[in-house]
Amino acid sequence: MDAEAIKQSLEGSGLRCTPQRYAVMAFLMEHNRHPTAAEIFEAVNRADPRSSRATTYNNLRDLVQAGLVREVAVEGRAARFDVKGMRHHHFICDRCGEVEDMAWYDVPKPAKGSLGKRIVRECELIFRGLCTKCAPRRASG
Amino acid sequence: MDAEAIKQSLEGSGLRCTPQRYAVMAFLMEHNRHPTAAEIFEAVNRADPRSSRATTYNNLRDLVQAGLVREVAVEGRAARFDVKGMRHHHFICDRCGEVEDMAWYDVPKPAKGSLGKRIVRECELIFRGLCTKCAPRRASG
DNA sequence: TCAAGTATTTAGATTATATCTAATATGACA
DNA sequence: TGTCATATTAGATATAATCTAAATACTTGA
Repeated sequence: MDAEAIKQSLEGSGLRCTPQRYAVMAFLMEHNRHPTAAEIFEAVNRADPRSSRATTYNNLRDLVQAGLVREVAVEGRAARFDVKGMRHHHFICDRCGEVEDMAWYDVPKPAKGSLGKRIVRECELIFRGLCTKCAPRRASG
Repeated sequence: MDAEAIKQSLEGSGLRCTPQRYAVMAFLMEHNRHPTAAEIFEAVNRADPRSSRATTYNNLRDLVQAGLVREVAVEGRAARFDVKGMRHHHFICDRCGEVEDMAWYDVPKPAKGSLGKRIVRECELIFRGLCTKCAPRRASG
């Protein structure tokens, strides 16, 4: 599909467009479910070329570092991965652990504890960055 | 300190107030850092009575199920645990993985990508509950 | 084209995190 | 006290992720 676009975005981030890395990226874009590393590893190995588990993890780490992919931690389950496209929120199912995207503009109008057919138990803002201990000091210190 | 309060809240949730379970709860309340299961295991074992790793995990699971404690998943690191007191948000440090509480009323006024001395890289709303597949169908089905 | 350097991949070992098992202990209460 | 459900335990096991060191594949410069 947008093979060239994938190549562009990889190389634009200083990553070679290797077959294995391309396969990870393509799989994530094609299925915008939120697969685990293990699912991605399996999927890319159903097609050629084969990729080892280490490579799958390496590539996911590289893609996350490059800002092309987001890792979503889920309690008690394997992390899930998500191409970073439009800004969006996440919905995580208590029972199956599935992670769903929720459009940014859909979020402000939740009605009575539900969003569509979902049942929302809790909702939490998570900030990520550097804590006061880790943030670089200003020149005054 | 509020030994009686801890006992009350455990028993109010149908959990026996065993020494091991009490120790987990007391540790979480005393240090409102957000320790990992391993840290809690170590800490409660520095004091008597000794508790096994399985018990620590069992108790944490029970406390989470009872709604007394919250589990916070962190990418690439062990989960962290938090007594559920006042409603609050979380800040997760990219570098050290530390989880900090952020008062509910402090959040609406972030200034220029920072909250206090923290450096905020991203912020995301996470909804948890049952997805459309897992939510029970209405009687019409 | 080749040589040399860098990035990437690989299988399998290893680590880290969490859960399971089955035996034992504890507490509630009839 | 006896009985039964709940809780604890050590150690084995499962699961998730990373590391290692060697091989391979690119890239660059001549």
